[in-house]
Amino acid sequence: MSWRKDQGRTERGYHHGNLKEALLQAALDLISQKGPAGFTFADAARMAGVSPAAPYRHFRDRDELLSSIAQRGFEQFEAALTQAWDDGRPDTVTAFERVGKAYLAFARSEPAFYSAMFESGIPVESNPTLMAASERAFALIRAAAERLAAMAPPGVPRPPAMMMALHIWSMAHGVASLFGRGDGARRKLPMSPDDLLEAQVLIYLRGLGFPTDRRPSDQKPSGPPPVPPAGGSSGPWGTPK
Amino acid sequence: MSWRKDQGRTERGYHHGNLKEALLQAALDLISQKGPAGFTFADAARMAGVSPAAPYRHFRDRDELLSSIAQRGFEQFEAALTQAWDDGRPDTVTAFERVGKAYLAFARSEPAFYSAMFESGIPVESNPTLMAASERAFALIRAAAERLAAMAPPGVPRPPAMMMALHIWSMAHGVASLFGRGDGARRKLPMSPDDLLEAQVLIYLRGLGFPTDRRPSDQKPSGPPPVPPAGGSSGPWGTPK
DNA sequence: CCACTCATGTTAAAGCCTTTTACATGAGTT
DNA sequence: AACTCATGTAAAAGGCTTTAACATGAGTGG
Repeated sequence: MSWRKDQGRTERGYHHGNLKEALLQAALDLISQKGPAGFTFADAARMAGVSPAAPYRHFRDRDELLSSIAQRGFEQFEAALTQAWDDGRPDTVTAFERVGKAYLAFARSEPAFYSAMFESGIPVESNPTLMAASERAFALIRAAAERLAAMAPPGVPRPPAMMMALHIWSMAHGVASLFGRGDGARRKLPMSPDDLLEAQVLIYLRGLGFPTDRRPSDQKPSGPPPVPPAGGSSGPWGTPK
Repeated sequence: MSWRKDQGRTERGYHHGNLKEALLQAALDLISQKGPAGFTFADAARMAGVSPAAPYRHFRDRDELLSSIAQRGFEQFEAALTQAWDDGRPDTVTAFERVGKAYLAFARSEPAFYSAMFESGIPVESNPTLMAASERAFALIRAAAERLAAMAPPGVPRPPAMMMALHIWSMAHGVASLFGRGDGARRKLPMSPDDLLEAQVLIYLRGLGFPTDRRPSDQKPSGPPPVPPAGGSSGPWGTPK
């Protein structure tokens, strides 16, 4: 194990040595199990093997711990989106859809972070650091939207890039909130959240004048078609009669 | 006041007479003030003027009260959407956008209901009645999507109506969750949530082949243009250079 | 009209959580 | 070696949840 101050010391004296980290980790575990409301300060302390009062040496109160988790969540979130975006390689639309998938993947694989970030009820404005982390995450989406806007076909009316970014964020967040959680606590779907979001973004992009078929310089490696056919079978969903 | 069993009796004996209702109302008030996590059973009891144990005569536990509120929320939600839809009058697209506005209006004007319905962490499957109410609300959206799908221009590929309904729901829920709350606990926006959603739906519909300009038989009474211009000024958002 | 019953309240108590206060420990510094 | 200060602990106050035993009184049948 490497979670002690001096690696290799399994003994634990009066001082924990890494309590702050241990508490954050414990809280993450608890939140992913029982939701942000179900997690208690005392539980986290117990899990870390310290007294119920010990956490107060590292966090003003329960909310501050939650806030810290949300902040870290936004940081990891930003990292995940940035990696997915990969500066728009190999092409803007491909990268863009990868970001959408990364958004859902984050919500699914890190439900604790996601809950803390969006559903814990802590106001983002309360903590400037938290707010900044959140801003950076959104900035990535916004930058991607900017690139998308720049390459949008001329002649088709479109909103400001900022609004496009908010649209994309809303779609991803809507799908993630309603259907995209690891826990079964949400609604069942006749399709995967990924397919749902991809189809939605595709339609949205088409509404902005992007070509309806797949990217021309497409090197998409594999995978099933993004959307199950409706009834007919021309185009991604089939053409209605 | 009319919240007693026999109207006009301000005296209150041993029995409250309408405790269940009083508790639900108190919980609503508390949730709208402090969020679903901040509300306590004891507070509601105090607000209703009864002992902390009294609520247990009407609700198995705190979660069941929350669940009841969510259920009522879905019922009122469905009523609001149904009224907005007005069976597709005067035309499908107009009615459809009215539903979107009604969705946001509900989230804004009834944050307590909305929180209980979507953010309280109670699993919808836990209560069949709750689930049914939720299904009915979604059925309205689904029916509207069905009508929309039926009148979509032929030749343009589109997903099944079910998927369209889920798209619409995701958009509305995403905007409402991220930006559309009465409390200031959310992010600030350079535009109104209503405008944001309307523009988004418009682009989505255009992606499905619906005409880009306003409805032909339009009798929209008044109001500002749905979306602030980008830079140019042809069409709703202006055309990029 | 009177007893009976049962839904609906109350009181009391156990158990848990949060948060504060006073005290203990021991790692790093001088 | 003594000091100091960050980081733990113990204890206690106060609140919430939930249960159990008891109280009240509205409705009901004789």
